[in-house]
Amino acid sequence: MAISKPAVPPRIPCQQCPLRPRPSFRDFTDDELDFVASFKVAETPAEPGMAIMVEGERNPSLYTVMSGWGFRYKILEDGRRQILNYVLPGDMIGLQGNVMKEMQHSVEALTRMTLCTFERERFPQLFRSQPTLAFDITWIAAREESMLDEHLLSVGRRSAYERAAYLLAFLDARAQAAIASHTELRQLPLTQQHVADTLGLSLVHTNKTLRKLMDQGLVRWLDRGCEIIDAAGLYRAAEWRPPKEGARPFI
Amino acid sequence: MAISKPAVPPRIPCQQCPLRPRPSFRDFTDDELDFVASFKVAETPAEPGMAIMVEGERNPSLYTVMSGWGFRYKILEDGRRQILNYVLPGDMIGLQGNVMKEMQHSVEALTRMTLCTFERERFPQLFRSQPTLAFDITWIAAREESMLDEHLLSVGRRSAYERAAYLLAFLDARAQAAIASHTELRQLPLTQQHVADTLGLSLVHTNKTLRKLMDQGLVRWLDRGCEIIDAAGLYRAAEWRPPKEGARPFI
DNA sequence: CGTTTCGTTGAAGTTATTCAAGCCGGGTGG
DNA sequence: CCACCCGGCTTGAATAACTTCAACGAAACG
Repeated sequence: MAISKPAVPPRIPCQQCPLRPRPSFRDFTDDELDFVASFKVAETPAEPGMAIMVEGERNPSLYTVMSGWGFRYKILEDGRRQILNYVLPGDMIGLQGNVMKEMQHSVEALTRMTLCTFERERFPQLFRSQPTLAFDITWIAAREESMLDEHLLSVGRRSAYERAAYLLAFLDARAQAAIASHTELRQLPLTQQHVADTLGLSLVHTNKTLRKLMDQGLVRWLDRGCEIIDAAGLYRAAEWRPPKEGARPFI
Repeated sequence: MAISKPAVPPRIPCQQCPLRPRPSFRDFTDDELDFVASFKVAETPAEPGMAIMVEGERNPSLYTVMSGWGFRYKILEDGRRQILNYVLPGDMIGLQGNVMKEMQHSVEALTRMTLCTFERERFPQLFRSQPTLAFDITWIAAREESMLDEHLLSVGRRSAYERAAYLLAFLDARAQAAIASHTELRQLPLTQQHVADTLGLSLVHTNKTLRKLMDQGLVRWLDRGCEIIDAAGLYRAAEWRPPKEGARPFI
């Protein structure tokens, strides 16, 4: 009698990836898709609050987010935490570990996530045999840098009110591009503590600042997240325009 | 009579690049060196205060710093400026422009600089024919990201005193690796305004904070820059350790 | 020898942090 | 069912950190 296997979650072949058809991602050739498919070794779920990657780790896995939200962060010895950026569907996690000796930041799941795991060992092969994918990796790294530049400007030079408006507008814009095909509810799955740790503010002050945004009718705070009511108003409050990116690659 | 040409600065062939022998840079194969040499089209000087790159620019040049200091920054409409990072010998400038449509930040020379200019059009060829160099480009982008992460942590979560100590320690460590073969004077060519715009603080508060570092005997302020007296003391004040990187690539 | 750039300082005012509660909804165990 | 607890949000008050304003000194420059 055949031994019944534990239920394996259905593994989606890259060729039928639900993300690819979305307008914000660039089309891949069959050859590229085949390589990516052969590069993928597993599909891993992650629960909210789970550590996906830990600072100091060596040879971490290389992932792409298929669904869900997460965030990258660093902490000082005494526990002060700075959230560096968020990861959304289509984003890579762990690229740094393939390039540096050890991870310089941690990653945690914000919602339930599904991650595509890739084979680290074949990473050099990607550079040898797939120059356009190699270029895409550079593209992805440059995009991350550009987001970090924007955050640094924000944390360094914007007022608390502008900063908060910027962050929510920025996340809304990313969510629109990466997730929402036809806009469902525009809501961001964060607590005010996450916002505080992203903006470099205390929780109390963050709360009072968000209240102002709510009083202006720009956002609403829900159970465990925030709903964007007036995205254009947020843009104005932050003196920010979302960069209009062309179709982006994702591995 | 022959028309006397303007003095052309001697152009250094990449094979005899004064930077390459330094211990912090990785060795290149002859093949790689030949490619880089053929990739280089000019050697450009830049004077202090000169704009090397401007936000919004399309198709900017691609450079590597051969000598001198510069910095990357962004400004808000009302003039508030945030310095994002500094560029030192061996660093690339303008990579973003080869990947995104337009530059998202500006770059300015801090001291007199010499820049090696590369041929943008051959950038795709680099990915096709030189996979290890392509990997190096990704390496460089990942290193920049890692520095930005560190800065964001600093600006978001460290106190003014820690931030200042961190910045000076960080720049000293980079200067040691990139410039000083046998430690000359460990001095950084910045004004207090630059420090303020990097830390996200006002000039006045920066001045008072730097004074504390001076009173502790950690640094000394000179004409138009700062001399590092006690690097280990700065590390301690910032709760920071310089990451020990292996030999790094540079194009 | 005036002008500009850079560093310095005191004082007043604003912004943000810390401390200390309290509220509300959901989940758990008695 | 209710009591309790816990995580997340909210609020007021005291304090600390940081900014702004205003001014001055000193070196560098043309």
